[in-house]
Order: sequence, then structure tokens, then C-alpha cells
Amino acid sequence: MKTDDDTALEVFGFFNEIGIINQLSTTMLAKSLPDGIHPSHFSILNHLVRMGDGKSPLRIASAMQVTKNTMTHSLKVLQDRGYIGVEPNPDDGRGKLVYLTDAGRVFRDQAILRVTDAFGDVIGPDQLSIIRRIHGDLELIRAHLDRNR
Amino acid sequence: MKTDDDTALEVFGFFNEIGIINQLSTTMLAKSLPDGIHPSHFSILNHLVRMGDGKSPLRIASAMQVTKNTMTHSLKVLQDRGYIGVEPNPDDGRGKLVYLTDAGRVFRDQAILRVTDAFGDVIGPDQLSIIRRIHGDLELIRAHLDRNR
DNA sequence: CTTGACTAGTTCTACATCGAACCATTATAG
DNA sequence: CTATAATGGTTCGATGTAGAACTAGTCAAG
Repeated sequence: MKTDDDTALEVFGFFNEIGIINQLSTTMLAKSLPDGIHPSHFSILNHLVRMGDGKSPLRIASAMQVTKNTMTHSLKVLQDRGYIGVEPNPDDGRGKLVYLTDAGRVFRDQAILRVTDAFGDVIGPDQLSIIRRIHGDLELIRAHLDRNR
Repeated sequence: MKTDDDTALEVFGFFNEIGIINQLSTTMLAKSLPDGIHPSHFSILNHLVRMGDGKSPLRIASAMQVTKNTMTHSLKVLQDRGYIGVEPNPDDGRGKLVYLTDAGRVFRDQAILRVTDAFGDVIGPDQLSIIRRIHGDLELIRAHLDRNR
């Protein structure tokens, strides 16, 4: 019969597996990006392209699951590189809005190509079918964790 | 018909989901550990308890998927706290061996209780069944990434 | 033996990230 | 209206982590 302890180990083992996969994939991603651009920066650009820009820093932070102070820092890096522009929100004196620049879009598109290449070398048909199989379940877990934070 | 780009987005979305789950679970874990003990530190203690101590720093680093310089740092923290002892390897003048102290074992056991509590509040039967369902697939992905690093 | 390649750990520097304290603006209650 | 609470961002200090260069010990080839 299963004890609570067994269950705990099961849960812990699961998140451990998640952590290592994250570690390995982040490292792969980092290696296929140019120097000075961290995976998290790329992720922000990608988010803005896919979801549309003109979002507030706080909204982006929430989507990326990082704190707002981290987002302040990351946006500064992207702004210094000329990939985004940050402007005050005309409707709210406290807020700001983030826009992609042309350079930002170009950089993101080129980065996608390089990243796709790098991952294509490692992710074969077998892995792809696993990814497709469990993606929905991962979404459920993520949504649940997010809701019960 | 599916293009390469669609596939890339699928793969990217998968790792993104993994990253967010990792982020959320790490944050949960961090909150249920006492101040000054990072999840990665806890993970090392846990590893030593489960796999047996007397391992070299490099072996532990490899198991945790961090670099050896990171491991040097983490072990120093654990040693300062009195949770581990580090001794020279009698069979290899270059190497060292890591041992758990009694305090380390006690701390780990207490931490397990607190962590189990915290996760028990969030992980219900539905989540547990998902975890059981996809754990094997995650192992496959992890092993593949590890092999093709 | 001795030299050159390899391995185990450390140190240094850089950076992403967090928590906490803080400022400015907006919203709400009395 | 005014005082208080809540919200959006920034700044500061601390810390985990990676990459590169380095030291010291081991191993292998001649």
C-alpha cells in the first residue's frame, strides 16, 4: 500500500524531472542565441510578437512568471539593444507600455531560425510525438499551479 | 498541412510550459524552506540521502545538472551551515568526498515534512494522476536531451 | 622517468533573479 | 474633499548560476 511518503517522493520526482528538462533546454537555447541575449529576453520578444505589443511591463511579467523588478531589468536590456521602446501609458500616469521596434522584430525572426535549427538537431519524431502527447497535461498542471499559487 | 514553423512553435511552446511549471514549483518549494536554504541546496541534501553520501562534488553536479563551479558554491553554503562535511578522497589526491552530517539528515527530514505539507495543499488527486501519467514520458525526454547535449 | 593530455576543484567576473523598501499615481471610503 | 489603500515601476542588496582561466593531481605514451 502507498504511504504519504511515497506520494511525496513521486511528486518531488516529477518536479525534479521538470527542473532538469528546463535546465537542459534553457542551456541549449542560450547557446543558440547571440551573446548578451538571455533566453528570458528572447522569450519576452517572442511573447510580444505572438500576443501583440503595447502591453504593460506588469502584464508581461505576469505572463513570463517573473517578478516586476526582474521585468524592469530585462526591459532595460532590450531597450538598450534597441529591440523595444517603452512609453508612458497615456491613460494611466503610473503605467508604461512596451512596443517592439523593427530591429526587435528582425532579431526575433532571425533568432527563431537559429533556435529552430538547434532544436531540430535534437528533437526527432519520437520526441515530437511525446511532446504532442503530454503538452495538454502540462498545461493543466501549469494552470492549476498558477491558480493555487 | 504542417510547416516547419508550426513544429518549431509546438516545440517552443512545450519547453515554455516546462519552464513556467518549473518556475512555479521552485517558488513554492523556496517558500516552504527556511531562510538561506535554496531549493538547489535542499535538492543536494535530498540526493545524498536517497543515493547515499560519500560522492564526489563532480558526480553530484552531474546528477543535479549544474556546473562544477556552481556545485563548489552550493557545497560551501551547506558546509557553512554544518549540513555536510567535505573530505579529501584518500584514493585520488585531486578529488573530494561529500558526507552528510547528523544535522544535515535532521534538517532534510524536517524539510521534507514542510515541503510535503505545502505541496499537499496544492496537488490533489487530479494532479497526481496527471503526474503519474506523464512522468515516464518526461523521463524519456530528459534522458534524450541529456544524451544529445 | 618524463612530458603532455586529461581530470577535479577553485577563483573571478558577469548577470538574471528575487525580496524588500520606496516613490508616484490612481482609486476608494467616510 | 480629504485621508487611506491599492497599483505600477524603480532601486538596492543579496544570491544562485554560468563561462573562462587557473592550480593541482593523475594517467598514458615514448
